[in-house]
Amino acid sequence: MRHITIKDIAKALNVSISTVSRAFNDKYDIRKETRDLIIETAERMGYKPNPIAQKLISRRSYNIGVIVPEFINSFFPQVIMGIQKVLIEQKYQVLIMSSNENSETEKENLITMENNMVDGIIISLSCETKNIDYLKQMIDAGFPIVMFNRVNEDLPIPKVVFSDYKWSFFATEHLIENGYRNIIHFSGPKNLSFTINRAKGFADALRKHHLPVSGSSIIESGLFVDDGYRCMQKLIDTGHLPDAVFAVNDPTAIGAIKALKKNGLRIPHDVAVAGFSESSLAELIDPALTSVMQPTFEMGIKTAQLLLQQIKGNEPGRNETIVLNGKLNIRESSARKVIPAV
Amino acid sequence: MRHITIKDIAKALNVSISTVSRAFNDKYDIRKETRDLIIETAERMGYKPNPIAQKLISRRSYNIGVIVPEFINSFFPQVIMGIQKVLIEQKYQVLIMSSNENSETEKENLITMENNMVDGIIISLSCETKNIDYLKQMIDAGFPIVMFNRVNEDLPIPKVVFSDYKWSFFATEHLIENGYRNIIHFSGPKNLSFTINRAKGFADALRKHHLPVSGSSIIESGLFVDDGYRCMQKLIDTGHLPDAVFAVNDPTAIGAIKALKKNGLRIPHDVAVAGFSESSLAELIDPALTSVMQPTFEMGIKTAQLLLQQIKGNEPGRNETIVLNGKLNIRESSARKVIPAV
DNA sequence: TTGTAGGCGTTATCAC
DNA sequence: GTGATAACGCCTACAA
Repeated sequence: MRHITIKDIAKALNVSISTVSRAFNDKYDIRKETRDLIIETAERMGYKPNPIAQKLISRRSYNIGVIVPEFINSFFPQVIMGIQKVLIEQKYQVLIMSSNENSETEKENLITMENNMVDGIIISLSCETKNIDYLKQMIDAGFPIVMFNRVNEDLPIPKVVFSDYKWSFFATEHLIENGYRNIIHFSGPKNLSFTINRAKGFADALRKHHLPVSGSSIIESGLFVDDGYRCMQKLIDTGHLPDAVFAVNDPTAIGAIKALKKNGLRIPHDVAVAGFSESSLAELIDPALTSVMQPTFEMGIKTAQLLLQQIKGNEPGRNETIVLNGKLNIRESSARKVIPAV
Repeated sequence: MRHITIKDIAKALNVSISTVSRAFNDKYDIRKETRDLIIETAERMGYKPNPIAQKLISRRSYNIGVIVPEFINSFFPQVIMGIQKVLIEQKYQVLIMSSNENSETEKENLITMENNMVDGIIISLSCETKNIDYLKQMIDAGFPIVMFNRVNEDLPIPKVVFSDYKWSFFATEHLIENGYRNIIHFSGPKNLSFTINRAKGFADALRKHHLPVSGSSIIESGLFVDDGYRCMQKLIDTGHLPDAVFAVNDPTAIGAIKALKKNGLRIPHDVAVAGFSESSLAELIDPALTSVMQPTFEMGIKTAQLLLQQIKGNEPGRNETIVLNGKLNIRESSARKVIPAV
């Protein structure tokens, strides 16, 4: 006999299996002595409840699906750790999948999760999510879903996001205050809400300081190192060198830095750079990158809590959005501009 | 009625549930027409088999546990992607946990996995694993476990490792061939096999080229950025500057680079640096880091396959070790030494 | 307070 | 070829 069951305990103690079962679910009447006896012998016999049987009878899988666009950079792994902390404590099992920034894979992930009968899903959209019909369908069917970070504001579900506008504004203002005037924003794909918010924060900061916001102030680059590299290189090639770049995220900022260095330009002397999202890279690259830090772990915690609330039925406004605050880590890449003596 | 079951289909078609069940498990006799009819209506009704019921009756959880020391750096996430590729295809669910390089947490992870009745475990040891009694116990009990990368060779289970000795040898030889003579190895914690193998490869390469291997040639630093930084700083402070450092992994190498830069030393001009493990950082930092690349994704695939073999009972030598090959990515940090003109 | 019996959704072993 | 029926391990009315 591989695993021992309540049946074994019942036999060993000459009681019925229901009595044994009751001993573990203390919502039932049971004599204290028998209960203690059962618990004790169960422990001695090395009994562990079979979660699968429990799941079957509770008609809940106690599985939660988590879909992230990637987990190679440190951001999503950190959020996942927060998510797991909450869910594992509550006896949930977490099924983590990566969409690899691919809309098709994302849909496949959703289907895999349905097949595994997850009780709910946490998702951060892939950057190419244009077609979100499948997700919409699930939402309409009332399936518990929470989004975080890579969010689409049109979907009527709870969201956990970062105060993108605010910190984009502050980061831009920081560049301005450090003497930079001709600042360009490398922006992300338009279908993600944070792209819009960060761009808006950027533009508003310029306006506040009476700096011109032209069509060329914001360049839709993308989210990856290559994107930042490519766009920076193009600016260099076309002679439209700004004196600072504020990038939608760290990989893009790092790409920009690579291009600048490659072309013999100094950072921040020739061009300052600031990023967003505080990857573990920020401190390691040279020069160290100024970046907005998001509370990743906390984001995971909040997201998981929101999902549990929804699953447990206390739907607190199916459209609640939690906005998390962060801070700006100022480093060398945005050091005060040295105005050349005339 | 939330999810529809074979019972529903049976009722709808006026057949017995066993017939419906048979239609899906084609190892049984069933008339082709009835089968087709059942499959078709099942599809129309949106039937999906309940994996939990299947698990219960098959007495298998179809859960596999994966324990890694961390997933903040890109190495483990990439391996995990390989693992998932194999397992998800085979209908397994993957339970990923991080030990956070902590021996206690590692044990807790193992217990959580047992409670979730995983069919097998894939583990890469935390760096502080001194006490591996619990793991040993499980192995002795015949529980299917496979280790990868962070391996302890004393444990009689299948392992998937990298050709550490060989590539450590080659990387060291590369430094020698590029003109470096006074080379120091930053080594990892002794309880991990790769630490030993990489150190041995390093020492043997020196010997082959008739370079002295002294007690101070190998410094037990650790595995993290801070470790590399600290050890490099100490060498600088004590005036024992080598002309090259070969680090046990990339984070340590990057730590060394940080320390060198901080002290105004040039890389590779003053001190060359090479790493191991090819993190995504290698190309991004400045100067780009020479590093041994391991086939992470493939490592995941092989590991998962080995575990499945073991689970399915074809135990091919409980102690098989698969050794994967890699390559050396040569970058600026180890560029040929410029011998100063006399 | 405890035991009996039925059911969660499958699969598998019998008969028919 | 098909249909009862008994499991799998657990929970929970209901009866005792």
